[in-house]
Amino acid sequence: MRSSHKITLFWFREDLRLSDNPGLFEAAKNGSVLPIYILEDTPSISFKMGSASRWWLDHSLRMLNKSLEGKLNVYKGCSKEILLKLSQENQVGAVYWNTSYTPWHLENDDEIKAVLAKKGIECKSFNASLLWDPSKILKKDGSYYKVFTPFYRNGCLQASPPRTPLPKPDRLSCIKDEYNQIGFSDLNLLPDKNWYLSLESCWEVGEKAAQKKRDIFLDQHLKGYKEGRNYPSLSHTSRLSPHLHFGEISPNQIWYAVQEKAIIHGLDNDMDCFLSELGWREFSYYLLYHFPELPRQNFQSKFNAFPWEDNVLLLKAWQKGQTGYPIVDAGMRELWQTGYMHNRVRMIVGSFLVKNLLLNWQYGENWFWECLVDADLASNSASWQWIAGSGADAAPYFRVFNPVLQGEKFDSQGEYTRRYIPELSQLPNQYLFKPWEAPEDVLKVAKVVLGQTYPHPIVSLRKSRERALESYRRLSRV
DNA sequence: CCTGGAGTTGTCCTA
DNA sequence: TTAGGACAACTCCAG
Repeated sequence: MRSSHKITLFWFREDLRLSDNPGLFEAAKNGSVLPIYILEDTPSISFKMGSASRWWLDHSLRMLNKSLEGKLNVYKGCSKEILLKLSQENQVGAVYWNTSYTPWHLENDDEIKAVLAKKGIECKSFNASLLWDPSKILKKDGSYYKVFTPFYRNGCLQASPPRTPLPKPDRLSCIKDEYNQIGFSDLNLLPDKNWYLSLESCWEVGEKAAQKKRDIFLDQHLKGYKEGRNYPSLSHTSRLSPHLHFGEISPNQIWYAVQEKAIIHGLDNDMDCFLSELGWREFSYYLLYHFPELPRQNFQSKFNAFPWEDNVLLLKAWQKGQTGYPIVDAGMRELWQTGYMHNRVRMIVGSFLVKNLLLNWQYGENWFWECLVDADLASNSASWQWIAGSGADAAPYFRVFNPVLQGEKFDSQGEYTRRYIPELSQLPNQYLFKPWEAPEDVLKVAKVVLGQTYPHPIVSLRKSRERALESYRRLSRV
């Protein structure tokens, strides 16, 4: 029998939800639960969270606290020390949490387990964030997959299916720690400047909002997803990524809901396409798990010799959305204003930074890390390496996105571009993606003065493309 | 060990 | 106007 006077400490991490939360579910079975969150701001233990993510976290913790009827306890500092201290002061018999599959968290978890075990405290960790455990999906020879399609088809889909979602714990009696916990505002998650106010109007944060968003997506936007997801002016993408990152919803809660919907409505193609995007999320975590240096080291080491440019002015122009290429600038401004960027546009701005500006993908990775509400170490680094060509199963080097063609193809009516580049809103579609080609009188009528109201292109597409191809060619000859 | 097919998202040129 | 091949060659993966 479990000892009834001992309490179970549940440590929330990237799993800020009550439903389908395996660790919390088990903790609740034991009796009283001390629910806690620890903000570890020390750069040594992890990448310090970017500003947009911190804004999201602030809101997410407050929402979680509401669901817990005000019983969430928050702390700041070293998780090992805090867990130890709390355990000793509170008659804690067990500590449960859900695993965060990032390298230093995994390492840190092992240390914590060892320290707590010495004190006679039971530790248990659960998988709440991935459909498949990265350590379990391997090739027949025991090594890990490096190509997405076989990983997904032969690895994941052939393995036993993901856990079906759990309900909320039906009885959850939580304890408030009156001595050590600090207030939510003491976490200092919000910056001094008010730039984040524009995020407030874009997002609803928290578990309920995540489920609502999933259901609306399934009802209204899954049909046509496969094709529609390419068009940034449409709402055919789910925008669930920040909710997934913070664990306000689990991939399992999406995986099974999508299938249920698609089977009823015969949306096989849209379903497969959407599920494979969850597969890409798995693949990113998988790569990070097996190659922990992914955020900082080229997956393909031959890229260590790549002749990157080092031009701060070009980088700044890209960050501010002042490159003179409207679809690129629209994307970068969407990022700044909303903490998000449509996937198609992420590829376009990524290709532009890495190939046309010839700037190291890590500049892009860092900027996205700072600005995205869905910033995720695994997805972010895997995706940047993919677009740069240095990653696993990466884009071939000769694939250079042309921002003019991409704009014309995927935002043909200019709805998206005009939304974020109001100074070009009067320009007709024909010239919207190449204002430098517009005749004088057209520019005049549209009230566009290149170099004043909107920049000239900062690089020549043709020349920069040639230069990139040459550098990549040289690399592949080595 | 060998073999052959395959590999998220594109662009450009040519016929 | 449009469709098809070139862009390069490598590594991965399964049989």
